[in-house]
Amino acid sequence: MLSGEYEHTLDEKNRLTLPARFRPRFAEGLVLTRGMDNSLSIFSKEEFSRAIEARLAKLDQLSREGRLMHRFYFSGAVEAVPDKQGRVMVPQALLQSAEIEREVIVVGVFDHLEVWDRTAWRGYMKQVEENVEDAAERLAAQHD
Amino acid sequence: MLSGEYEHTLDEKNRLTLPARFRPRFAEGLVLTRGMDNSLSIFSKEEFSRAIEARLAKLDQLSREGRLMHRFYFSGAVEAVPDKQGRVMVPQALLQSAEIEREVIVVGVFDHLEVWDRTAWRGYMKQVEENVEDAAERLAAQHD
DNA sequence: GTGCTCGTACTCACCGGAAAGCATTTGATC
DNA sequence: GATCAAATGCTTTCCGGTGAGTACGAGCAC
Repeated sequence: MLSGEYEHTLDEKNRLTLPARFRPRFAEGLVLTRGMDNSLSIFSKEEFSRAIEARLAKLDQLSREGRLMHRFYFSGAVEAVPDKQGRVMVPQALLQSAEIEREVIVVGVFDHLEVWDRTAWRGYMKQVEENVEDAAERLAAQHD
Repeated sequence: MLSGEYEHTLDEKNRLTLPARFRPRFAEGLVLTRGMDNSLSIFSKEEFSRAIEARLAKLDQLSREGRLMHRFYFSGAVEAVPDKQGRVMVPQALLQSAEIEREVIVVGVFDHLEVWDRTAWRGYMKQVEENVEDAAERLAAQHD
């Protein structure tokens, strides 16, 4: 299970140092993709297949939205292997699409990591905290 | 079953000493998470899987609310093993989101512990005492 | 009331990881 | 082949996390 929040900074070569606790998990390689809500996502190869490829496979590429989702995820996907110091290069295009500056937050979200611009993350979490109790209430009401 | 109220203080490195009677239960490891109503929760790994992961698994991460709940719980979740003196590190981000200062109350709540800012807890308990009879009345009316 | 024991809180010292700067290698272009 | 740019690797410094030891206080027994 991936979890936690870690402040990191990109170096001037746009390299991201993975938090030390996550390195074993991604030592063999990882997939870096665009994510939702102006974030980037990091999956292991297996998790990417499971969480993204399998999910997208259910979407018909003949549909407008199916094509959209396929292009969104695959055009931005980069396979990479962290170097000996646990760093990965983040392509400029991904940084731009997530509006990420130098200061980022790396977040563990169960099956993947997310990379956020630090101020964007703070703003998002603020919203989340305002809404989470209502969301939880709705979940409780479903009781299935 | 976990119960009781214990006054504790965080040291200057933001470590929380678990009340001695709870240490055996969490000696193998625990999960510290954001909780509701400005509190923090402490689960054993198994209870966390049962209480949190299982519920979240039902939410599709393609939905806005699904992502929100995943990020809320996992970004705030830390797996930790108490040290020999029964202490665990509490990340700054969690303290901020629960608005906790140095002085806390550790509360046993059936299957987990909660950590509250001491004054916030006192205020909340006051409200609880005023409302518990009405809440009980409404629950009794549902009888399903 | 006195002394003992357990538990909490504090202090200090050490270790490891992050980040920045620098060095080296590789690859591309002319 | 030479020059430049980009990528990769190494090293040092600093800070935060971690551990151990100690002092203080409350509770209990004698």
